[in-house]
Amino acid sequence: MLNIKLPLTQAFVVGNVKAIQTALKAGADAMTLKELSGLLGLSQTTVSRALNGYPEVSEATRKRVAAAAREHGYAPNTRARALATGRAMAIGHVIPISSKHEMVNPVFGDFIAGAGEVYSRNGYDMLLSVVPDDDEDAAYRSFLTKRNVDGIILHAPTLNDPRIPLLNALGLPFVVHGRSSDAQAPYAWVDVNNKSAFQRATDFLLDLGHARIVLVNGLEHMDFAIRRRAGYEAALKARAIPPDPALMFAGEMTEAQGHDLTRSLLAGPNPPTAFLVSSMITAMGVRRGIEELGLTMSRDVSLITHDDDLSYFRNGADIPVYTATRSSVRDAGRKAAQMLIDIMQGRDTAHEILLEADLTLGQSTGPAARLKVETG
Amino acid sequence: MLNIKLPLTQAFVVGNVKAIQTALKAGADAMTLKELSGLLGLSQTTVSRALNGYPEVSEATRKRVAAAAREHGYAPNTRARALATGRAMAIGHVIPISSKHEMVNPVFGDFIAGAGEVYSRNGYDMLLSVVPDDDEDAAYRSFLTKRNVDGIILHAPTLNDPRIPLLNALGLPFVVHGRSSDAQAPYAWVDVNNKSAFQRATDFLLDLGHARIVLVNGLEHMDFAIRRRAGYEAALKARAIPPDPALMFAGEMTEAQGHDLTRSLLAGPNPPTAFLVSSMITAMGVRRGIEELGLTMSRDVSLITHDDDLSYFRNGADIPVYTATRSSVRDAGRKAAQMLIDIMQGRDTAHEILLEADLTLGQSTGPAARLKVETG
DNA sequence: TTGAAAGCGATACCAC
DNA sequence: GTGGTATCGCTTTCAA
Repeated sequence: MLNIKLPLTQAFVVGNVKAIQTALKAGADAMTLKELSGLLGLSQTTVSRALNGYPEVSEATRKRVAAAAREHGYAPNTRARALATGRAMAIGHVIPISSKHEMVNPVFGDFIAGAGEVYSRNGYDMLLSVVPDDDEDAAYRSFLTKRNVDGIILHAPTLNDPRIPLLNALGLPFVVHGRSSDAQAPYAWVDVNNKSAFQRATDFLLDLGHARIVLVNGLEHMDFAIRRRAGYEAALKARAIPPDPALMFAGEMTEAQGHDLTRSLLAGPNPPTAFLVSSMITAMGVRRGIEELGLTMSRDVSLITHDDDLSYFRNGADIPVYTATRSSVRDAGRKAAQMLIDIMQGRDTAHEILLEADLTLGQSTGPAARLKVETG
Repeated sequence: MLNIKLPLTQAFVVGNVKAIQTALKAGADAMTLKELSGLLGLSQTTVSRALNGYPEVSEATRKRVAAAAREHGYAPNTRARALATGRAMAIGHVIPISSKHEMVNPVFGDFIAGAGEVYSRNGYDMLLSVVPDDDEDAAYRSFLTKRNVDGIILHAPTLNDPRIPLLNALGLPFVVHGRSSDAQAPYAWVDVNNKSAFQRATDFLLDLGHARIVLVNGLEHMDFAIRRRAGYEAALKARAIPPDPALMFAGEMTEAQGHDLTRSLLAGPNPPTAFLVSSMITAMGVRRGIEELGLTMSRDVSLITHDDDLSYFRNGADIPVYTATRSSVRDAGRKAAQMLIDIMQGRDTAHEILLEADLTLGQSTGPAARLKVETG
């Protein structure tokens, strides 16, 4: 059990770590272009050109240079290169975190993973700024003035998000993860189809015979929340069911809120039989509320969650879980990153990508039984 | 409901966005030191010194310079500064993601959030590399040779992690998030006390009368998994209960694994009455398995989860949830970041921080009832 | 207290 | 095909 393989070291040795180590132990810093060219008896110009694949270098020299670079573990200094080229070869992400509850939306991890994949394939670094949502301007200002990124991915857009005209005016290329309704100017975005996802989910619950379906949504200045509510309402309207304000909630997406809401709704008169929840975290609270009342998930109450194209809930044998899978968030990250790179490099590409959620529908035990809940 | 405030724009205006916009619209790039000094009729040297708080600048000049900088939205170019000083003012995080299951451990978000907080307070940028775990060497190599970070936070250490001697040899300052048992040389780390957390959790379940407690652990080349198992075993040993290998599992921490394991264990002979789970994600699968069998959480089966100092499960009225809270992950991030900065800046600080998990014990309904499960 | 000038490590223009 | 050199924007000696 403790017989661990050490692939990392091996990989390094296969690479050029020994050379780097030797150099560092010799007290020297990492090798510079000047040193390398000195060693080769060539000019910096030629070495640089050889390494960067310029055509006017003879094949012989190129080979010689490449070999020497590998041997000595040479890699160009990013800072110097950035200064010389004017491109930072880095992309900034601003991750807003709520200052009200200490929590980071777990989907960011997946989105970032997808984006990171594309970045590293294209030689870009990823610069992260995690900032309290009441201090977000500082992060943008910093990116703008310090000029250490070539582009930005904008997360968690609100309705008519003020950052969009701002970034437009500043001329910093950006792609929005999500959309911003009522925006005045065009902008590039990658989004999942929140409306259709919630419409389908609501339809699904209605098909199962649910009549009183709770919508537990995010705060409605967030764009996604608006769209999700629209989907929910559209499904009801299609069956001529008037939306009941008593069943629609918008708030911070915390576990506690989901829990408290669920307990109070299930304990009240005319309890709902299903919950449609915007956030995985909130859904966990809903689930806990259901459990605490001694009810059985999917027999007594149904729960559907959808978290920005994410869920940890998988489709079970008889659990009506309906949700998108996490892999599609990662895909959104990849798509957004590629779009931004294309824009920055002046390629002509689609500036709008609407992803349908990668949905999974479970089999259900059927309509929820009428609940009888003892309060307390 | 649609009456949205626009604090961001305002904040920007309060800052110096207008100046930046004006400058950019004029076709100019962001202001440089040279331009600013030209405007002021001062040398670059003086302006630089004034801005960087050198003592030999007269108070009058300093004020004048500061005002002009603010007015014109000047901020030093990070790349140039990095090149000149030799410090990148950036810290790298390598986030390994499993190539087997498409999933990012959600705790990273919180750790990153805590670290990011400290970085921005200290003027550091955060550079993220999300890399498949079978290709991690590339990320380190890149950091090392490109020299675009001054230090590294090492995540997810294994037993006797080969990256530790490597980074030591390379002389790049680093702090490990977690520990690496059997490491040959000292290293700086911030870790939660996984052993005591799992020992306490097991104790708690034993106190409730549980005899057959399943341990659902992560892969045991990960250091944390070893320590968690040690805690579990220590609690059993203290009551002279021999650990039952049939109840101990180590594997990829996926939802599906938790689910499948739970279903097969609960359907088998002599089913367990409690689960102690190393990962929130896996715990969700366990929960689903329990639900699918029509069992009621905490009455029929108890579940305790602990995910690297994190849980979304909160302490409920009668649910035996025992776990650390998410805020402590964030705190670990803060502590690790501060430690690294201190090390990089040559301050003398503790190089080892062991955090006790911020645990919450719930009230329980008591010992789990003996289960009768219909297979299928 | 201020300024001139030499780097930092690359790229890229212009000769040869 | 190859090399010299200005340049990117800043910090930092060294002089004044």
